[in-house]
Amino acid sequence: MRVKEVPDETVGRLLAYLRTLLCLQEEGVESVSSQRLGEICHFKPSMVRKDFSYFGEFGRPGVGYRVDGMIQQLRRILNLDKGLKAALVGVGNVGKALLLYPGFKDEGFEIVAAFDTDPDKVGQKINDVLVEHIDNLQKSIEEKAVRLGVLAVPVSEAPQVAERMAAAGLKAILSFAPCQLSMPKGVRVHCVDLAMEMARLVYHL
Amino acid sequence: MRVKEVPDETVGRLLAYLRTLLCLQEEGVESVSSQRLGEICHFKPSMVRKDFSYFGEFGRPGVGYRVDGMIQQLRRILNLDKGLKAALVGVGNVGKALLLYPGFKDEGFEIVAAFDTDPDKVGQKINDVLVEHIDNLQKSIEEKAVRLGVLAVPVSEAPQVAERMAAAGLKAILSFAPCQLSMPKGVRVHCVDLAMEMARLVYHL
DNA sequence: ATGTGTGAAGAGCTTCACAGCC
DNA sequence: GGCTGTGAAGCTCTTCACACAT
Repeated sequence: MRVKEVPDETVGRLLAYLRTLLCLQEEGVESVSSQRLGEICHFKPSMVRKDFSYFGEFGRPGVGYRVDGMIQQLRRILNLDKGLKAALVGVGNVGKALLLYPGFKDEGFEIVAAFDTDPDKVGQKINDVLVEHIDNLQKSIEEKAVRLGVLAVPVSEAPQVAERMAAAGLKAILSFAPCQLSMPKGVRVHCVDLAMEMARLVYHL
Repeated sequence: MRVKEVPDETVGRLLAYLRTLLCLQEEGVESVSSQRLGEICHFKPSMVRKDFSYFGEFGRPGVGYRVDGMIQQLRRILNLDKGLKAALVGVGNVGKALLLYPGFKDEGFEIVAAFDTDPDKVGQKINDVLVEHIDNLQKSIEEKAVRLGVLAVPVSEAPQVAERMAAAGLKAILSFAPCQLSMPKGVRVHCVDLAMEMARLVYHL
């Protein structure tokens, strides 16, 4: 199913739909209409239908969308059905929290490797993941065929570390360092700045 | 300066500009053009000028924007010049990471109170903040005049806890629980779902 | 010459409204 | 009756282009 023009915002909403559908599944609901799904996620029904329509025809007129089937479709569309492996660099407070965060497995990720430079941390095991020295980065991610990276080091080190991650072959990096990172072509970066999220909230009084 | 129609996206970009300007300030740069600022943030120059123009005329033709002055203006626009106080509920891994996160102070926030129900945690001091029992929530935030909340408890407890936070008088809540929260009118919620941010990245291969 | 501020044009996203199906 | 899928309308955000300021 080749896609032409899917708005970026649609991707964000698909994730919201997925989360909601998983909730409904647990409650034993078998079908939802675009109306109901939109109500829960605070989107208009027409928005829900349009979002889905970019990828195919999943609904049944008069009935709605089957919860189980839609979950499967969304997982496929979002590449969440492949059990993607991620490597974490920086085992500070944020890094530790991520290693212990239960939400990743639920959505189809797994952090399979962790790296730091601090000798006190290297060799530790957190949540079954061994912390390795960052010099092992390239070798280790090649062995484990990891393509996804999570960057959780202080800002001062972030640009160099990010470069190493890209050089090691990671194709996408989720960064918690509040700064711009320049990456070679073909490597995608998404930055989550906690202070910025807070500030966004504050703007609206 | 009353604002008519400022796109939501503009607010996000203002935060990016601020971060970049702080960087430039440290390097000793005194002025930037919309061109240069846009380059660094990966926005078009016209976008930068339009964003600023919603709030006033801050630039000097032929010269650009004064870094110091623009930082001050952005802080004012974004309500980051008031030293806003925040209360954290949920001192798990994410909560601890937030208490120890240095980025907040830099952007004008401070977590001044923390709450949990776990007797092992209540009474602890983390980064000079005393962890109190959640039953103290209302009293404590009234005393300290806190209006901003951070929710970092497991999903299963999030809806009830959020309700208590709203009832206690918090006006805005930053939630790390990956679920919808229904709030009374006048209370704003912004949800940061770490797994979702990861998934957004994955969508683009 | 360099660079801002802004109305107008352009692009992209959302909503509507209705044909068609269960 | 209820609900989906979708072209077209409506709307919002972005980019352009140029008058004007230094």
